[in-house]
Amino acid sequence: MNKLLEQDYFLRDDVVQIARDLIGKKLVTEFSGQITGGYITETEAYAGKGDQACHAHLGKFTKRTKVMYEAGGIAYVYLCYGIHHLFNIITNQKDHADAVLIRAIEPTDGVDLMLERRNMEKIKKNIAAGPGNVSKALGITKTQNAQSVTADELKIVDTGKTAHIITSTRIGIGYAGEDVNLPWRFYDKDSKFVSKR
DNA sequence: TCGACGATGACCT
DNA sequence: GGTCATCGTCGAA
Repeated sequence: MNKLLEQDYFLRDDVVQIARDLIGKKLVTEFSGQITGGYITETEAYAGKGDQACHAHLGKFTKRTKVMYEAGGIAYVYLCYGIHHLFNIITNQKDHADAVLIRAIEPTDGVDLMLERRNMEKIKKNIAAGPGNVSKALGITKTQNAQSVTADELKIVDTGKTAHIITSTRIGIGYAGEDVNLPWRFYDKDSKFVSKR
């Protein structure tokens, strides 16, 4: 089974459920015919206006966050620490500003190109572990911000693969008050290609 | 305009 | 465990 996820999949209203369900799906990028991709092994859910960890908390609307308020099924890419591009998928209907952060993948397609992008000799478990590394390995930059994740350069594919999913708290959101404790991080227990901590 | 800082990662001891 | 690179964004002035 090899099924391209359509926009309907991302328009559903439970971002936590979507984040969990994306574990084991395949994320694929294609630039100038060059394909790279792999199984999603780690995600986090960010639940719009009510979530203190979310950039759209309390409806915050800026030049950067405006893309979050679009209807689900598009990418939200932003620069963190001036160095790392973090890749999110917007979910839910327009104006909800929910998002799923992709934190790690297990490479399957275009491994040589990913090695080149990461300046690595051979494949290691951290080749695409951690959100900054995912974007670097897949060649994702701010150019992909607001772009569809159901066509052209960005696609998510359901291959029928199942995963043993572990739930934990989100990473790097110390500013989020009590919401740091929400169990909104998911990862595949059986994969080595996840970020640590 | 200006200054502070971040949903990180690599390299150091 | 600690340091630091590096710059766009945002809120204050």
